[in-house]
Parts: sequence; C-alpha cells; structure tokens
Amino acid sequence: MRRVAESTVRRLSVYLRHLEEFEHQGLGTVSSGALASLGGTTSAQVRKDLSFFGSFGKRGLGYPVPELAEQLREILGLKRRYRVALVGAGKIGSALAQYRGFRQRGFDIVAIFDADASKVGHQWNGLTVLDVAALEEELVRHPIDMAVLVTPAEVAQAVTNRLIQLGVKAILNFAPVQLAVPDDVVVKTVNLALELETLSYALAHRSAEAS
Amino acid sequence: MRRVAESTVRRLSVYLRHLEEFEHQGLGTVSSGALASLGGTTSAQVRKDLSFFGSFGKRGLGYPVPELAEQLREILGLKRRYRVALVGAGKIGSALAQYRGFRQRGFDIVAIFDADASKVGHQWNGLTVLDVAALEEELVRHPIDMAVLVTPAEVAQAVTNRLIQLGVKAILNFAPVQLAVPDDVVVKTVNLALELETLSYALAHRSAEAS
DNA sequence: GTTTGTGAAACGATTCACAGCT
DNA sequence: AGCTGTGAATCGTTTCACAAAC
Repeated sequence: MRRVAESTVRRLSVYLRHLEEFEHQGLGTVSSGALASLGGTTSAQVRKDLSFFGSFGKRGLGYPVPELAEQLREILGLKRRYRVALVGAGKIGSALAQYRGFRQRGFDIVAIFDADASKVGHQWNGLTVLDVAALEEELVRHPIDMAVLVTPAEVAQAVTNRLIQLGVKAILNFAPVQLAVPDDVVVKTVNLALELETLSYALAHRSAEAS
Repeated sequence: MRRVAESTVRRLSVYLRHLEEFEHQGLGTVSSGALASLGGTTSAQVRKDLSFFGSFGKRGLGYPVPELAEQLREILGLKRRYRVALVGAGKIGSALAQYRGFRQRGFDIVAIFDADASKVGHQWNGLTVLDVAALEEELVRHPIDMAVLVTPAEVAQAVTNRLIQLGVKAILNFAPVQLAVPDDVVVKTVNLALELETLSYALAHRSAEAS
C-alpha cells in the first residue's frame, strides 16, 4: 500500500465519527457529498481518501454506512482497545487522565507516573499515581501500547528514551520540544501555546488582508 | 503581502522559541542551518520561511539573534499580551486555566465560564468561575481578544455564535466538532482523541511497512 | 439520473542550486 | 570562504471532470 498523507488519515477519522452517528440513527447509505459537508471538505476529497484503501461504495447509490464504518475502524486500527500510560501528573496530565474522549474512542489510560513525591500515591480516576522511577518495573509487568507525555520540556527527551527502551512505539507528546526518536517510533506533538500563536498571527494579519 | 501557509507560521513560532533561548544565552548571530536543526527542518526552509516577510540576515554571517527575534514577535503578533476567556470549566478547561505555558507566551486567561451551577463561584487560579449566562454581560464590560472553547460538543456551536456576536475574532476549540464561523473569524480546532487515532493508524500500518 | 472511482490538471509547499553579498 | 535570498525544479495534495456502474 502506498504512503498515505497524515491529512488523509485525519479526515478518515472525522468521517468515521460521522458514520458512527449515522449508524446510530440507522441510516443505510451515505454519499460522499453528505460526508464531505459534515467533515468540512469536498465530495471528491472524500472519494479520493477512501480510494487509497479500496472501493467501498456503489455508483449511483453511495456508501453502505455500517460496512464503511467497519472498514474505517479496520484501516485506522480501531477494532481493538489500546493501553495508554500517562507520564506527568501535572495540570494537563491530570485533566487527560480524566478525559472521557480517550476511553470513548478506545484508549484506556492504565497507568499514571510522576516524579513529584507529593503526587505519588494519590488516586486519580481509580488509578494510583506511580513514581516515574518505577516506570520500567511497572511497564514490563503491564505493557502498554502508547504513552502520553505531559512532563516539563526539560525531561521529555529523557523519559522518551526510557519509553523507547521499553519498546513503546507511539507517543503523544504535550511537552513543547521536538523529540528525537528512531524511525520505527511514531510521535505526535501537540503544542498548546503554539496553537494560540497561530491565532495571534491571524489576528495581526486579518485587518491587513481586509484592505 | 502574499498569503503565508499555516505550516510556515508554525515554524516561525518554533524558530522564535529557539531564538529566545539564544538571546538568553547572549548569542549574537545564528545561521539558517542552526535554526533548522533545532526546529527539525532544513536551512533552505528556514530561509524561505523568513523571506516571506523580509531579508533579516547578512550573507556570509547569518541572522542577528535579537533583531530576528524581535521581527518574529512583530510578525506573529506577539509584541502585546492577549486577553483570553475560557468557556467550559471541565477537566480540560480547568487544566488550561492553570497552564503556565499560555501566560508565558503572552496569553492571559482573564475569565472562566461554565454552565454547571456547582462550578460557578469556585475560585480557580485567582479567577471566579462565572455562569455562562453572564457571558455577554461580562465580555461587554471586559472585552477579550480570544476565546478557548472547552465545552461539550453539543453546545460548542451555540457558544461560538454568542462569542461571534460579541465580536470575538479568534477561537481555540477543543470540542470535537467543526465550527461554522464567518470568514473574518479564525478558529483552530484541537481534537485530542483524533491525535491518538493518528497514532493508532501508524501502529496498525507500521509493521506492514517494514515488510 | 445519480454517484462512485480515478486519471489528468491545477495548485501549493518543499527542496535544489547558485548568484550575490559580506 | 561562508551564508543568505530566491528563481527554478521537484514533490505532494487537492480539485476537476468524466467514464463506468447502478
């Protein structure tokens, strides 16, 4: 299979969310146009995105909702649940630990680590915060599929190295640093302050564009 | 000025972060190559990104650190502070209210709203959670520059409409929905579960690619 | 008649490569 | 000699447009 752009994968995810809505409503088929308008794109884009993975529709009719949803779950690797460890029990970390959206989409947070002794031992959402020193011990015993990094920037790379050593292949990083990882490890970085900066850029240039 | 890609703006933001580091260290000049390796890109990309806005370097020498930093702050609209309102005092919202990264980069959260009566009146980080019913009253009296939306998906559009009515031109949206807004309003959506789904896609296709 | 699937065209972003300064 | 600034070339993504299927 040829390399598929990340933008395509993100749109597939959005399509799936809407398909599951339709599935819930008992809708039988849906057209690329309908999926497009909900996902904020075009019908041609929807068809192209799906065509990377196969031919799921019927000409003149559209796509069968349950089948397409199932195919997308398969494509996106969502037919299973994932065990996720959270490293960093600070403000953002604790919020993510309790965030329902993860569990709803198949991602179970099964362990929380922090270096701060005053946090270790606390119960959060039914989980005990563990000392990050016990990372290896815990994750060898109870392996995980993904890690969510919410540590200070200064320690993010060090923790990443330990996670890689433990065989973790996917990391969602909230620390505002570029992590260095081997080719077979995938990292997605979310930089919250940077998102606000793109807004500030837009505000600063909006008025200029109107003229 | 011609339209600049969002990817360019994001990189400028990253360059600025590193420049401020260099500034702090008293470094006088920096080459495109040095900025590139820190930002995970190429020297040609750095030069191209900067060239959209002017010629800031000296051939044979590189870029003057404090001047370039100042230029980037100007370009990104970061020579001022921004007043930000947070709508939704749930798990993620409360974390963002306390998140230091925002204030450090010039974004001050000056109001927090929620619809849940049990949350209204609580103090968070020196701010009293206000009833979202008082959104108009409060924001007319104390106008804001940006809003951060952390409401349930179901009410995100309704709140957005009220914010637009109040003249808000920039919204950072954490609700997993596509918001409809007029052309002169800029929205950036961050969908946390979707980020994990791109990781699950990568995991599902990683092994296939290795073969 | 409607809607898919897909080559071809258009568009946009990145990389190359080198002339021009310092 | 070293490094920027930039047109040209390349690469990747999106849009177009239409034949094929229902």
